[in-house]
Amino acid sequence: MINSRLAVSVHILALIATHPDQALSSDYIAGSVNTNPVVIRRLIGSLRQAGLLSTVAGKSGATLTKDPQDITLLMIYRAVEPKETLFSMHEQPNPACPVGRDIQSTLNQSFTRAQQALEAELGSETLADILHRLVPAR
Amino acid sequence: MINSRLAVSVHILALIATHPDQALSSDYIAGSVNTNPVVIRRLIGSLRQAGLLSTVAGKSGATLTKDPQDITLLMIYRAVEPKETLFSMHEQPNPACPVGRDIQSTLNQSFTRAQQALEAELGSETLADILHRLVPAR
DNA sequence: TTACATGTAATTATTTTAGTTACAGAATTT
DNA sequence: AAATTCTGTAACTAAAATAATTACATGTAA
Repeated sequence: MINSRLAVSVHILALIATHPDQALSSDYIAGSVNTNPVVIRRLIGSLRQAGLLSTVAGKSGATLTKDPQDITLLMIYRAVEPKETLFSMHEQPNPACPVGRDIQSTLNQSFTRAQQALEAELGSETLADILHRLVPAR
Repeated sequence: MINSRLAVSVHILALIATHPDQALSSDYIAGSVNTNPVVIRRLIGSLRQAGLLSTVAGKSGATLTKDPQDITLLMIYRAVEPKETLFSMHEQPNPACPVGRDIQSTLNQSFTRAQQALEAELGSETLADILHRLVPAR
């Protein structure tokens, strides 16, 4: 199961996008997400590093640096997910066994394709789509 | 990151498929995978429950109950992955916040689509495909 | 300067995953 | 039939990943 960082990050970005004129503090956001403010600050740090938003140290509030329709779920996912590969594999299968010798490269092809399918889907949806579904009256 | 149970399970099934006339013990398979035999027996238990292979208690060896071209990676994945949803979400977002109130159902739609894309890809590849790539001379 | 924020390191707690021990019971061997 | 070897499974331990928390240096602003 994939961690909840994408979910929380979308939540954060949706809050920022729907409150363009308010400076939301990490405490406030944490209250909506229902977690610790530090968790929020860390994710915001990753989102900033990825160029999705900007902040001023010591000052509450964050600003999106792109239009919601230009921020895909894939960008968000990549911003907060350090691992490149989606599927784990067992380490050091027995090289003396014909199956063990080649299983990793073989699986790697399948896993890469599956991951690409997932990422293509995430890449086709934007924060704007989320906002539209979140707030129908818009 | 997704656990390595699919990887190990494909390894197990590939071993069984490539040794149709040999009764492979969990000890032998564990030697090729490089893990503990109990890990293998547990996965084989799940694969049996899913109807992908059959075994006889106390007797070494397992037999595939379907042709490799009729066993998809999705079947294997579902056999050994108890969780239905791929992405986790944060629990109990604040219902007093308009974003918190609707974020789960909104994300659920996106996550479901992404998961379906992944599963469609896993469903399009079979154990036979794996075997062909594993043992080119076949 | 006081109050309140962020950014981040360090620590702790929780959950998930994998590995191990232990053993009852089935199958096989001698 | 006794000894051996294996599976199936529960129980436990270890390791890794994830999330939560504490602590505090530093920036902002009234």
